[in-house]
Order: sequence, then C-alpha cells, then structure tokens
Amino acid sequence: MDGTDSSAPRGARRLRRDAEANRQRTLQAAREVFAERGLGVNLDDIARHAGVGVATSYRLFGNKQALINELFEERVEALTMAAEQALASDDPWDGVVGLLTMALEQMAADRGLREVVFSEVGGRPLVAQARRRFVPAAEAVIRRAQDAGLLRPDLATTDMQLVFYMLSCVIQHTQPVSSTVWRRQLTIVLDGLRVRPGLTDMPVVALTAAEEEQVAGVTPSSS
Amino acid sequence: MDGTDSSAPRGARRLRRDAEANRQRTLQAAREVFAERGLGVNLDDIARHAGVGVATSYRLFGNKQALINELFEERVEALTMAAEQALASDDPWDGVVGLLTMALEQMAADRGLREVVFSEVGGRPLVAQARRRFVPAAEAVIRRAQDAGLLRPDLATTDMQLVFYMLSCVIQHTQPVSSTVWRRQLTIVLDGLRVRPGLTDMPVVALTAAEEEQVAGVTPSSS
DNA sequence: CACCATTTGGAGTTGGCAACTCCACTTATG
DNA sequence: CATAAGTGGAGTTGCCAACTCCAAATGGTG
Repeated sequence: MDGTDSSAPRGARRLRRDAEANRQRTLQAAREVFAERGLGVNLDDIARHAGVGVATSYRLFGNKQALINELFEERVEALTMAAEQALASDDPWDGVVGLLTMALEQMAADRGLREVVFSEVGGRPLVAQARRRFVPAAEAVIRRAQDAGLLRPDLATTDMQLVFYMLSCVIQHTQPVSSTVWRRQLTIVLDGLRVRPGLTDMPVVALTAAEEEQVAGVTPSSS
Repeated sequence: MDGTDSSAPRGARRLRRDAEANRQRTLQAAREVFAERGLGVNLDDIARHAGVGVATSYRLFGNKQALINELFEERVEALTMAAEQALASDDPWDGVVGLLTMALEQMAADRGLREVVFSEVGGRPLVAQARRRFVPAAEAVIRRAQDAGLLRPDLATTDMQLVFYMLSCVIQHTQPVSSTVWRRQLTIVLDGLRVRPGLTDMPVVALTAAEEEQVAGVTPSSS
C-alpha cells in the first residue's frame, strides 16, 4: 500500500535475461492498458495483457503503486517540458496557447496520466515534484503574456490551473465519443482569456497558491 | 440493483404515523448527507444521521436507488426550471448568463445532484427525462442570443452542455477549499462565449446531439 | 385499555472485487 | 548438469457496502 519503493532492478542484483524481458513486456502492457483504461485496472489484467503471470509482475515491481510510479515518471516529465517549451516561443500569446494545447494533447492521449496528475488521493511525491517545475514555468508564460497586454491581467496562475483541470475533464468525459471536441472548449476559453475591450470583471478573488495546492491534493511546499 | 421501483407509500397501504415520521426523517437526512458527501455514502450512514435503524430505511424505500430517485426528482426538476426561467429574461445575453449561473449555483450547493446529473452509469430515466425539457430550453436561450448577435454563432448546443459540465468539474474540484472560485472560470468562459471582433475560429466540428447523449450516458431519444 | 399487526434497530450475512501470496514446476546460466 | 532464479495461476486476505433477520417495542382500533 505504500508507494515508497521506486524499484528499478530491485535491490541491486541483475535480472536473468528472461526476467528482464518479462519486465519490459509488463511495462509496455501497463503503458497501453493504463493509457486506455486508467489506473483502476488491476494488475491481473495487465499481466494477462503482457502474457505473464500475476506473481511475475508482483515480484518484478513489488506492487501496483511502484509500477505506476516507474511508468509515469517519464510521462509527467514530458508534461513539464511542455510548459518550459511554451516559454521558448517568440510570441507571448502563442506561449499561452502552446502551453495549454501541448499539455492537453498529452492528457488526451493517456487516461492514466490524467488520473495521476489529478489523483484525488493525497500527495503523490511524483506529482508534487513535477508541479515544482511546471507551475513556475506556467507562471512565467502567463506573466509574459500579461505584460505584453495580451492576456487578461486579472488572471491568476491558479485560474490557469483550474482552466487546465476543467479542459482535462472535458477530454475525459468526451473521449469515448470524440477525441477532438475538447479543442472547441479550448477555443472558447482562449477567447475568454485574451484581452479585449469590455472584458468582464472577476466576481471573486482567485485561489492563493496554498489553496490551489490543497485543491490539487499536494502537501503545501514549505519553502 | 435495478432502480425501477419509484416508491411513494409503497404498494398502496398507508403508513403508521411513526413510520411516516421516520420516512421524512430519513428523507431529510439523505438530502443533507447526499448534498454534502455525494451518493457514495452508504444507507447505514444516512440511517444513523436520521436516528433510525438501517432496516427501517430499507423497508421504507426498498433500496438505495429508490431513495435517490425520490429525492432527486425535485432537485432535477428545479434544475430544468432554471433553463426555462432564463428564457424569460428580457435581454438575450442575460438569458445565457442566467442559464449558466443559476444551474451552476444549484450544482454548487449539492454534490449528490452533480453526481446524479453526470452519473457515469447508464441511462437513469430520471436524467433522460429531465434532459428532454432542459435541452430544448437551453437551445432556445442559445438561439435567441445568437440571433441577437451577442453569442458566438459557431457555438453548438452540445458545446454549451460541455461548458456546463466542465464548470461543474471545477465546482466539484474546488469545493472543499472555496465555494466561489468557480465564478472566475465562469467569467472567463462567458467572455469567450460573447461575440466580439477577432473571435477565433472553431478548429473542429461540434458533437451531434446523438453523440452528446452518448457522452451523457443517456440512451438516444428515439423520437 | 387490551390486543395484535405494524414497525423497529442493529447485529449479522452476502457478495463482489482487487491486491497480493504460495508453491510445485520450469528454465537460464556457470 | 546442478541449481539458483524465475514462473503461473489458483488461491487467500481484507475490505466495504448492500441488504436481511428476528426478538422486542409501539401505534391505532374496538
């Protein structure tokens, strides 16, 4: 139940060649099954899909959580890179569009990723760590576009995170029927984010960073 | 497991006075507990909260589903009235704002309602029926605002439903920390819905009505 | 006010599901 | 070819919520 064991070749001993092959097959099967059906699937299904026994998967990874951690380290990493990449674009507004678009495209491609990023259950260290890179990058993208007078100045970083969340919800909800409609809602939101005459005043104050972390289920960063 | 029994005073026989009192107490307790903690709570908790035994609740309602049905008939009804009321407002744009605001305020006040309306599990007849009134009313509100040149003309009814859904997700997500931030996301979305020069083109086609019903988990209306 | 059908409460029972283990058997490897 | 490493899948375990049983209590009626 505790996901503390990060587990590469466990302990330090090398695996026998066939065992290593089974490890890779399990990993690949997990990638596919998690992406399609989410983290809810049981290891039995993954093992079957990989063509190995359940016990094999358990010996190679210890438990389900360890498998998830190992798999999604790379996915979460890719997600944070989207934010940093968005900052690299020349036009500040393109940065905002790119940030949301790239991040959401990744979410659209992987149900497991959506569940990891927005897991209700408390403080995955994996996510907390990724946030420490993602959030500042997103903040910079936002600030730059606001300074250029392109992004509504009353927008807080925490608002952007909720925007990201709600579009992920649309993705999740519509996925079985259409893999692209969410781009329409994104278009609407982006039009609502852009500066223009007659922008409506925000009716309430934004979430503070600490509140946002609470919403995200992450233990507040103490620094 | 089937929720077909709608159950008022079950069968036809009148209840003894104390039984009727317990019925009301259970109903009230369910209202409160469902609103706060969602439909996931077990009847044992509701019964305890009502100060009656579990068996009592089961005899009076048959099963959990029947209790839910009875309770949420009124709530879903209120929701559809919001749409019809929005159509009554003088200004077409106020109609759109009112539709979303009123409906979302109701969602914000009741977690159980959110879960009923967006239940993943298939075709609650209750919801399907409510949709048959809600959707046309919403459609009229949208059409009127579009004809007045106030609402973006490329918006489909199905888009509005997804907008409604995604804001409900924000409500659900932020509820424990703030009961009002969702109004900021609503503001952003409304600004994105309003006509203005330089509105971004929609990148993909909207969901058809049938697709939307599939998304909502309702059996397509055959009419 | 006495009688009895109705109702009650809460300690069970049932069922289902997913995580994880056991162990007789197989297979790489030195 | 000896043997430590690895395997598979039929269990076991634990959990949780839905729902039932029945001895005791209680409202309403003649």
